[in-house]
Amino acid sequence: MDYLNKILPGDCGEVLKALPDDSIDLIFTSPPYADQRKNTYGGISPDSYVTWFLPRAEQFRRILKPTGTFILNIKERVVDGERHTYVIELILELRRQGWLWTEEFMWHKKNSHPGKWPNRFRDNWERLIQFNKSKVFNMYQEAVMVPVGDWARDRLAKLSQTDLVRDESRVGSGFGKNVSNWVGRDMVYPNNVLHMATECYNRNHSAAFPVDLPSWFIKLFTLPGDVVLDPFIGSGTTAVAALQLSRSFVGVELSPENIATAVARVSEIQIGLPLMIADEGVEYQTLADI
Amino acid sequence: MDYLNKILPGDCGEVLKALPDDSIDLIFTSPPYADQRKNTYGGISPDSYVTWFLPRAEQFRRILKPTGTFILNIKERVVDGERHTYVIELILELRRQGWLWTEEFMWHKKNSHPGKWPNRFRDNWERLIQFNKSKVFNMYQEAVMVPVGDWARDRLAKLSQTDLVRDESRVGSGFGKNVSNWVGRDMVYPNNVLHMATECYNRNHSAAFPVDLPSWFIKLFTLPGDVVLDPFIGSGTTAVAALQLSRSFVGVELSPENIATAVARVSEIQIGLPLMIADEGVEYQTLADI
DNA sequence: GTTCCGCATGAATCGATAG
DNA sequence: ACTATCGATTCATGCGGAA
Repeated sequence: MDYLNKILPGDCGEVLKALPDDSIDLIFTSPPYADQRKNTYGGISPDSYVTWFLPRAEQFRRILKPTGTFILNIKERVVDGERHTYVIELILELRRQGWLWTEEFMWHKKNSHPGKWPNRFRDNWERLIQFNKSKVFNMYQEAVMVPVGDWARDRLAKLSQTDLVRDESRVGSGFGKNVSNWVGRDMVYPNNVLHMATECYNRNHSAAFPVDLPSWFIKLFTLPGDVVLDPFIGSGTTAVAALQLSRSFVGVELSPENIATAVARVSEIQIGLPLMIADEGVEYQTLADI
Repeated sequence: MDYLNKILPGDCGEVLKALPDDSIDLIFTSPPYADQRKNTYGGISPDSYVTWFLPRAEQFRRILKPTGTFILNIKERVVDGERHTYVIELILELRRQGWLWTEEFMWHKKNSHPGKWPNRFRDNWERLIQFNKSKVFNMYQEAVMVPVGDWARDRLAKLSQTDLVRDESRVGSGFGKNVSNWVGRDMVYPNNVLHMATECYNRNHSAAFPVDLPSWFIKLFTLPGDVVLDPFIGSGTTAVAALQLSRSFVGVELSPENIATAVARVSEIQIGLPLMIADEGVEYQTLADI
């Protein structure tokens, strides 16, 4: 169990070979999108993305518990005026690899990149694709229930003032009708659309996704003490989420800069616990190496 | 032009053969999702959905203008615990047919049907997939601008020194800003996430979308006087949207019940204009038949 | 303490221009 | 012709210092 709560340096396709079968409860990751993080991972071209991803996914599948879940945060980029097909091809290939495509959650990003183009609007959503090894998997729906009191307020707040103005006409009718269904209940279940802003503020680190994103899935698919893996952990957001929720994490990261950032962030939480980074530049072939 | 502003009875795969090439400005449709409208279209099984759809899409492509757009509202159903792959396979096949997959908008349904399952939450979103014949197509972005968010009122009240000039990003993202550009602006461009409630009233049509949905795309991709086609027009929502916006429509529908509903709805708007329904049960082979 | 408000930042994309 | 680089465009958030 020495790989727990560590950031393992290296490429997850190799590093994860050292982990035992059926040992991970949840894989949550946001891999480098094609050609998007060029300095790291050598900038995978959209056309070779699926080929690049598949052997790594094979390791994911080996080490995930049969009751575990794999959440993939990804979005296709525009290539030559079209949405590239690497994401949907990846879904098909992962199914061929044996994964079940259980669900696709939607992350509505309230603050996307600005920009204006003649043929498209700004992209305000990303995919959170759920894969499983078997049809029966752990899911703790109560853990992400929303107080009904908060629900209406939260829902209105999450959509932001602008969104409400933008479809004023609809808010009254449809919304009010639905609310009556929930009278007398304290908590309601959420749905498959998540409204969260990206983190882009003044800090020394910049995370691609907010900590609330992995937190939500960690609560939904794991219990305290379970193990969460992020094979492309970047600045460590998934590790922060796991520790805050009393889960263990395993992180893998290639870029030394990202490793440094991740360790720094994790250390703020894990004061007094053993050092969480393995040595840099080491190739891990067996558990004993870690 | 006798096919304008009519509901043409029959299967669009056949009916549309009577329409001339390059004659439609926008195709907006919500086809029967696999097995979802069993009484109509004989309930297409998920596995044969792509095969069923492709010859119809070939007609769509023939009659769409080179500058036109095809918006497909669809969502994969759950089959045997998994999201079925017919939608993503359809995207790949349509590209093979020559379509460009320009964009995927997301419809966030604010009041989806209640329900609870052990392995998934309620489905609150659908795809609105944009296809084009060529990279250059008509898009009238100003027609769908929305009020600027509240942030601007406070933000732009008092400009700092850096706000008055172009401020280059420090991190080399290539992204700079000139905040003073925004002074006096009260409308901004929207993004690719649409927040709209589903229709709640009791219509026979099972896949009911709000009239705001086609309206948004009609405003975005057509001008007054242009022609909007819905090859699976159902209860006529797309026709209502087109007429309200002074566009012409062409509707095709197989179910007599739906045709009756659509004609009734359209008639409420089109008082005093020629009857909009062609005879039922007639096979249309040429324009003269219509 | 709480609220206010300035401000840097972000998985972007297109078209023109240069090699 | 085909690829690489560069400038232009633009929205919403939450930190952090000030009031």
